[in-house]
Formats: sequence, structure tokens, C-alpha cells
Amino acid sequence: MLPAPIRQRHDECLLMPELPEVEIVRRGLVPALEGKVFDRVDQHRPDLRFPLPTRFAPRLEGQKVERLERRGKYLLAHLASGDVLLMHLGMTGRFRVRKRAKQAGANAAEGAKHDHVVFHMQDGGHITYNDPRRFGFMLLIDRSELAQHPLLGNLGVEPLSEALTPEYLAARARGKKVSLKSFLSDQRIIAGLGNIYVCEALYRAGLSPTRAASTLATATGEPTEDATALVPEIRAVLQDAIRAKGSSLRDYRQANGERGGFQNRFGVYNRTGKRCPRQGCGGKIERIVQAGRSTFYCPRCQN
DNA sequence: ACTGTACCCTGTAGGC
DNA sequence: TGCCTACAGGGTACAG
Repeated sequence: MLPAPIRQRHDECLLMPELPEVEIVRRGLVPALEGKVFDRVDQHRPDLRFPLPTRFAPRLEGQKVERLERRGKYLLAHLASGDVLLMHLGMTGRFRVRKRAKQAGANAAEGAKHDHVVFHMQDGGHITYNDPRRFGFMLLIDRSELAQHPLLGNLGVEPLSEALTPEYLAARARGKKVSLKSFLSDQRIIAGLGNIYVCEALYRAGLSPTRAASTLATATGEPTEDATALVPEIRAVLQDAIRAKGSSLRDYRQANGERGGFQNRFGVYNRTGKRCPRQGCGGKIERIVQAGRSTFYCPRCQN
């Protein structure tokens, strides 16, 4: 393996899955993809979570990427052909960007385990998709079918857009007995929130993850004070995380400026047994399981 | 319509 | 050192 400083000069390591992380990945990929043309696409296995599309490489090669956008936790590369390359990182999907070709064998990362797809661009840039658990996937969809596609058609509002309002939340939550945690994690309601940011938004808003979603609405479907308080906290936690370049829970790489920093600012996530950071609260963070996933919260100040 | 559970797959951390 | 279990940011398919 080459010394880290040499490797880092040509490598950018970009991480992972909820909305802020996907947005950071998108921003990192834009310079390497937008306006660039696929030269060669290497596919190292037939499937990720789903089978890769038939004629995957041929449908990409020679095509220009007009635009790379994000919708919820999805990345969408719009190609000149009218195809859209839809990508999801699952739990462990990562992209590595290299600005120019390197000599064969010159880098220990070459042919690294779980490198499943490599995009070679005509300008010499390389983008490698690595995903140990293979919960991520890539699909090719015709632009005209995007809106009706089952993976995209049912997605809820973008939380950073004006579509997320207390009124919207109340309307969707009215009469629902599901826990507030499960409700906010549902991609059909809000697109892009995951386990970390749901926990953190509820903590900031002082709302218990175990209460019913219906408590966001009055009997007539108007937003309650809680719904009104929750919306800006959802936005704030996502924006704070994006500013911090996302959350990295593991040290896959050396610190090189591309690792997220928001994990250092969690109020509750992964902090079981620790003190609630809220001034004057004095509670202890607890971990419970909801819908098969960990929820972290402060039972003292989240009601 | 709503739960809750199992499952997809690999890696890691911690107990013994 | 190893072996075992629990757990991990995602989503879906069931059964009840």
C-alpha cells in the first residue's frame, strides 16, 4: 500500500446513506459525472440487491450525464439517451472518485473487495461503487417512466422543500396509530429521513418516539403545536448534518476531509446511558427497539 | 389498514 | 487465538 498522503491526492472517499449523506455524495460526484461521458463501465457481478439492468454497460457507454440529482435517498443521473441511472446506497454503499487513471497495481484500493461497479469516464476520471452488504442497487429507467416508477412514485415530500409543512404532516398523520418514529421513517410520508435523523429530530423537538403519529393532528386534521414544532427541527437537523458533511459511524478511511463530522453532534443517537445534553434536563438516554430498529431518546425531555 | 417479524448480506464488536 | 452472538445507516414481503 502506498503511504496515505500519496493515495489521498488522487482519491476522494465519500460516504453513505440518509438524506444528508446522499446529498454530500451527490455533491462529491457532480464534478466527476455532470457533463461527462461514460467511456467504459466495469461490472463485477450480475446483481447488487436486484439484478443489474440487462445491457447495463452498453446502455451507459458513450452517454453523457446531463444532470445528477437527489430524490430522498436516491441518486438520479439523467443521461442524454433519455435513460435515468437510478442509484441507491442501501446501508453500506460508497462511491470512490479518482480524478485520473492510475497505473495498474499502483494502488492498494485497485480491485478492492466489494468493488462491484466502476465507471470510467472519457475525461479519465473513475468512479467506483463499493458495497459490502449489497443492499444498494442501480437501475436504468426511461425518463418518461420515472414519475410512475414504483420506487419513486410513492415517495413522500422532500423535507428541505416547502412541501413539508405542519399541515401536510397533520393531514398524513391524522388517525394513524403507528408510532411517531415509524411514521417519520416511512419514505412514503417524508423522503430521506432514516434512523439517525428521525431520532435526532424528535429529540430536538422534545417529542417521544413512542407516541402515536395521530398526535400531530387535531380531531379535525389541523396541525397540533407539536407538528408545528417538529417541522423546523427536521429541517434544522438535516441542514446541520449537511453542513457537517454527514455522519460517519465507522472509520473506513483515514481522516482526509471527506469523512462526515455530524456523528460528534448527536444528541441521542448511539448514546445509550449517557446524559441528555439538554441544559438542565439531567435525563439519561435510553435505547428501545421499534419496528426492529434501535430508537434512542431521552425519556425525561421527550414527551 | 395496521402491526410485527423475518429476510436480504457482510463485517465488526464484545463476551467468553 | 477462536467461537458465538448481537447489531448495523436500507427496504420489502409476509403473516396475523
